[in-house]
Amino acid sequence: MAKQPLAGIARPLATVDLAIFTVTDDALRVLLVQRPATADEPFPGLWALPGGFVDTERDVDLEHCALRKLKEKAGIESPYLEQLGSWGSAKRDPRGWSATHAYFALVSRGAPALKPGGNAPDARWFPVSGSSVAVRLAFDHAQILAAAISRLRNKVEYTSLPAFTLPREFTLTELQRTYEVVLGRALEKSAFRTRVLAADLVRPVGRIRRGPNRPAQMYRLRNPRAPVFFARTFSPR
Amino acid sequence: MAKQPLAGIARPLATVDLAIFTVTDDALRVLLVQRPATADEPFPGLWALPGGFVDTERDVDLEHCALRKLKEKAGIESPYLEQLGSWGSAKRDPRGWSATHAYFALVSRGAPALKPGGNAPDARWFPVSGSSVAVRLAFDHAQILAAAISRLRNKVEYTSLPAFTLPREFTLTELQRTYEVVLGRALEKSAFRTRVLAADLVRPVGRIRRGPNRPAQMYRLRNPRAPVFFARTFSPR
DNA sequence: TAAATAGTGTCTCTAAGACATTATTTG
DNA sequence: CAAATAATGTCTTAGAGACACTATTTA
Repeated sequence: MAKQPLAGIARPLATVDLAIFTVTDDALRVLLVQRPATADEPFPGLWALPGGFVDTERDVDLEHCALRKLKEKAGIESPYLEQLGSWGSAKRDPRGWSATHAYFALVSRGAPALKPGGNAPDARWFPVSGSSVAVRLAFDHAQILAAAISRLRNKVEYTSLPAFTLPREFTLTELQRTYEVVLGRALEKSAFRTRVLAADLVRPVGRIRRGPNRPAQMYRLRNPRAPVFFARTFSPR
Repeated sequence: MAKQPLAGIARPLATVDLAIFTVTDDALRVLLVQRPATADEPFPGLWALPGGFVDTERDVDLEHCALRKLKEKAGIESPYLEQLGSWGSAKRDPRGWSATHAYFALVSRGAPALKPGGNAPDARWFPVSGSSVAVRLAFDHAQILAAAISRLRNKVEYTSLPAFTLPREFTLTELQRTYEVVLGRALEKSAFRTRVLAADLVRPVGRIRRGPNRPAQMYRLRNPRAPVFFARTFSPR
């Protein structure tokens, strides 16, 4: 390159953070990691969204960086991943002007247990209540988490997102229960089934789930990659 | 602070870019600026989304930066503004690893004419066709613009976003026309009016628009700040 | 009066909501 | 048989689509 026209440009710190959700035991949960307790780190000991600095040597792009952190911090390989947005300001990190690129992931509860090894010595699933969790979060992560929860609740009204928190095979009752947990309200069974089947969201698999009652048909997602969009929300609120 | 734990962290360049839309003359248009033709700048002479580097001295946060650029480059004061997302990679800027925070704005066609002065010697409204414009764009701006158009078209199906491109007072026919331009398809008049009035989106103002035909009632947005969300999309596609 | 656009009414159809009913298993 | 959950059916209602019709101005 000719000269160095960017010498005077101050560059903010750049990070990627992840809001990783799942549904277990009738609760929406988010994965948090505990920050190191050493005093030279900001917010020592506080819980935070998993994430970290963009590595300009290893990461070809932001999504790549998000996938890398998902794997490193949570041992998760192929989730539903979408970008949530970015937050940047002079004040959010005591080390200086910083901007974080936030991602939003949904993982199956049957997914690999957390590897407590590696960079995340302590990672835990926290139940979501309202638009936050019960612990105080580092940085502006409470705000980012609130935005992630809001995005999730909104999209659940008209997409198949909750299906991504289920194992590969599931019953319609389980799917409905997952929707209800995320939405925080009951849905009408018959309307739910009609909608799901009409949208061609799932396809029945030969197997049957047995129990002390009438057995249930098991289903798989017709397209395990892309979400389905409905033309209406669940209830006209 | 104790020491300098971030000395080894390479920081990407940070920019903010804007996709500013309006509707004029029955066309959806986006504001583009021409890059300087000097050879030491990347993509000399090409058209690009207005934007530029985050100024860590002046910008307290990203939204502030976006509003500043909106004012500097387009002379626009109070538009509808939402974040679109961020794009970052090693390759998008020849000057090195860079990340841009993209915003999405809707402005009134009656809004202040473009100030060709200042930082944007040449700024022009380009009609959108399909998911792009007729000229080649700098950086990865074609991709960002496509995402912005897609977001707009999607949201128009179930929100009041098009209303933000109208002057303060407008008729229902004008509002419908704006929807049709953005969506690229005709809407049914009676259903459109029922929906808009049922959603309490607008409130009639005393005035009447006259012409060589039956005069039309004029309306204003009930809340000129926040968009309204409908429970259904316009047509079940 | 015709032309032009504003605004309303009617009829049908789709899908959601409420709720009852039937179906199929185990113990 | 009862208990339990799966799955379907019926009736009502809200709102979109299609399309015809009425209303109010100017020229």
